[in-house]
Amino acid sequence: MIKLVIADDHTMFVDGIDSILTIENDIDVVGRCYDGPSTLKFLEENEADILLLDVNLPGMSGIDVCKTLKEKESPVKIIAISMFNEESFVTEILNNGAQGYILKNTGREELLKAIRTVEGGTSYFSKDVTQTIMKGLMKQRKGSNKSSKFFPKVSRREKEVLKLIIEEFTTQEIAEKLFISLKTVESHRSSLLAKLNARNSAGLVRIALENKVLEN
Amino acid sequence: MIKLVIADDHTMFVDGIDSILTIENDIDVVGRCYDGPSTLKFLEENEADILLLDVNLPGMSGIDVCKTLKEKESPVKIIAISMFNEESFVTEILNNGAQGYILKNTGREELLKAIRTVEGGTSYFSKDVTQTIMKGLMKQRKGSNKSSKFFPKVSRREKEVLKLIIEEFTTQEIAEKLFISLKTVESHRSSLLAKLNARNSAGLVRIALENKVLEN
DNA sequence: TATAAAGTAGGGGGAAACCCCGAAAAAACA
DNA sequence: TGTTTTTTCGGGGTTTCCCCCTACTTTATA
Repeated sequence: MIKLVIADDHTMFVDGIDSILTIENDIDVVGRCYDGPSTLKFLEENEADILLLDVNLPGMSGIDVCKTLKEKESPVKIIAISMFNEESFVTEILNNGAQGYILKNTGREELLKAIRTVEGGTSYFSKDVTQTIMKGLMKQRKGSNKSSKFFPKVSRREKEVLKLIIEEFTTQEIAEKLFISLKTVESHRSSLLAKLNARNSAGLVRIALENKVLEN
Repeated sequence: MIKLVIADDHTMFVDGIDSILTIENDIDVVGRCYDGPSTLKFLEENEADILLLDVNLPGMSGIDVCKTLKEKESPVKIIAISMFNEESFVTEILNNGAQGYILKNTGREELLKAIRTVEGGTSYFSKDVTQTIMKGLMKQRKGSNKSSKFFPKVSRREKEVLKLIIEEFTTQEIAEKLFISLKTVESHRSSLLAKLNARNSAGLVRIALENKVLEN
């Protein structure tokens, strides 16, 4: 018998899943939680095999719940559920110990398959999710498929300038903020334009945001 | 016997509702639809009393579905379902002939109550939704004190210009592309700066991308 | 149909951005 | 240590952007 806990802030959704699963003979829904903290509390006080965990829980997110459970070395296996096939969500929750990730637009059959697969010790992902993960991995490998846009490294100072450009400061203002000359800032600007292959500051901002240059 | 149709793009959700409702003796789930057009088609070819309609259907939104059904004088009673207690959603779909509006975080009991109430000819709204509607009405009386929260609307032409700015085209180039004068483009530029509350094109790009102005 | 909003366009001006050139410390790296 | 990269800064120039103003036409909307 698989002891299962559902954690999702949408009661109707929880009831729906509950209704789907209680028909199954090998699955027992032992808990229903509607937010992060109560999920943690429940799992401390009760045994469970599988946690169906909504990624986008309000307050304490599903990712935080996942992290906390792993820190406590909880034996529960986690299947993340989400509305969104968002790369950031997928990678983050998988890095925090979730065994599966399924979308809310997957059907009853796939849900059951996911639960039994994860219970058996294997990871399970929706097809769409697998593609998303692959896409993310491709990106990390320095755009091997992207021909024209190889990405040169942006220096520390250039990042500082870039950040302020994105925040709408003028060259003069940036110079004052960083206690350097206007000319120096202009120099960094043109380096940025060259490195990011942009024509103007609009492009600088777009490329920086699209490629998350300021992160890391 | 209440003949009910569910329209939601999230299969798991549809299955859940289905599972909840088929236990009830007086409710018969006669249709399951996963997008707008197929919902309309189904209702043309089949009889139904109640339509549980997701507001945020992809492609053709629930609001459009509602509008179309009312134009065709379909006798089906519509209960809107949504993740969000968003005033704009609520008022718009109610103005288009929905009899009820419930949130996905309401439980099984309330769902059943909503269905039976609406079937009986009375409107039904979740408590939270009622509050939202009231709040909206209050706002209308006071008039325009909505400044920071709601996004100013960007016109069709402004969006075209904005798109080209983000693509790094200069004002001159944009004028040539759109077959309009340089001065006209400048005019749109300054409208954009004012509307999006930006200081320069860098800010324009950032705000546009962060708020997904060009989507929709 | 009146009013509002959007789209069009111009004149003129100042500020900012962008581009060319060069160059010298400072820091990082091998 | 020597080499490379980064960071710093200048002169002088063109282009683009941003701002003020006005004003007419077209298109929604009340």
